[in-house]
Amino acid sequence: MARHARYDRKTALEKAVGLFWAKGYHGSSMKQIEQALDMRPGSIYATFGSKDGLFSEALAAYAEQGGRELAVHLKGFDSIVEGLQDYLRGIACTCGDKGAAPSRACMIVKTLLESSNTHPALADQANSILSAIEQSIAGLVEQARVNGELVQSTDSQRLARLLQAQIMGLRSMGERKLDPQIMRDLGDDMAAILDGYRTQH
Amino acid sequence: MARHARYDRKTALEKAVGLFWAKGYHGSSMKQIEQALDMRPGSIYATFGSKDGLFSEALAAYAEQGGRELAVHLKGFDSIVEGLQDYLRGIACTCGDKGAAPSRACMIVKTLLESSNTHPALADQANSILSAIEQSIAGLVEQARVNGELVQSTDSQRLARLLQAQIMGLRSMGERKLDPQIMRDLGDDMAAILDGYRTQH
DNA sequence: TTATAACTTGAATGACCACTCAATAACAGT
DNA sequence: ACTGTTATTGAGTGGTCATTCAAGTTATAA
Repeated sequence: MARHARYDRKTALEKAVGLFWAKGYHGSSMKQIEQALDMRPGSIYATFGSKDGLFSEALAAYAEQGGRELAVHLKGFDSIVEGLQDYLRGIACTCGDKGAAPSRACMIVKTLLESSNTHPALADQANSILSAIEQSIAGLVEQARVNGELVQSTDSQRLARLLQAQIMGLRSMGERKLDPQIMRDLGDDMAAILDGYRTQH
Repeated sequence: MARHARYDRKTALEKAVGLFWAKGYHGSSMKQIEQALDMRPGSIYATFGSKDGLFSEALAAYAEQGGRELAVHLKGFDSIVEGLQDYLRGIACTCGDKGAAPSRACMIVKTLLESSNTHPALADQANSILSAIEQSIAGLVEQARVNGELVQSTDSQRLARLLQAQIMGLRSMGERKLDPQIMRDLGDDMAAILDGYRTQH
């Protein structure tokens, strides 16, 4: 009946994530978006509706990818706590690594800080995603508690928020481009915080 | 010889801090700046040179103010460690409070995340300020170690970075606008991290 | 009072912003 | 080959961006 779409939505979104993650919403112009996606304005607007729409979809794609990575990471560990500790150390390594990701800081946090007083809709979306992540970490922590890895009196939600704050802080520190060894030490220190909540010392 | 300046530089900078802290560099237009400072473009450019120049001075003013607040806060404590712990709890309360500051997150971190891939000069400035803060915290931690508040083997620089990351994470979490009690708990949990480095348990 | 220097004003500037749409191109079904 | 449908193109839209500067205003010095 008609012509094929030359562009794959998923591929285009990945490229959009790359640009938005690096430069943020206000820092990415349509000109740059056109170049990054190799699409002309008409196609972009036909596919994603608006710059807002594209950013929103990109942020959702980023969050989904991040969630998948955490899940995959934890698959490799018998102990949930050790998995989380290694996750923190892994972030510290990634943040120490040069020129890998578009940015070392978390795109969700960057979006939250950028948009909280300029773009409520984006801030709401970032907040929702952060709540979902908090919940999923809380689920893991609760499971670890039930498993006996953590002291019985542990408040899972509360520990989850402490961990989420660690990740935010760690990745924001990453943006400072400190020496990789320093980032590794920081990751270790954050992982060690969890030891204080474990049953066996 | 000539006319007085109608505008006080310091006052204007305070107003600029209010706007830039809330909306960031890209999110603040010259129109909004004119309104916030109650100055016309000519006066702004005569006084601060450019939007960049104004932002840079505002960021420096913000950092100086923040440094002063930390120093004043610690004056009220005999124990440096307890002073730092209370500082964390205080941030948590401020972040839980409604409609106080222009933003709950730290302007320096906001600037770093916003500008690291769009405005290298601003990113450099933010990095310098963060290094200076790290150093000043390290000095406090070292003093606490020498005082015998912290275990002798404590790496002051390293603990300083862990604390800085806590502040970053805490204030970023503040931007989520969670329940004040939740923020207080988070502040307590972060303060408790320091207990692990203390001499007396 | 007058001359002069310092400061303020705001309309004007060209560049760039997100976005639109008529024209064109590429397919599928007949 | 022809037709109908859908995708792509890119010059063009009005608006906003940071910035400039000639003209106007206000103070001080002579």
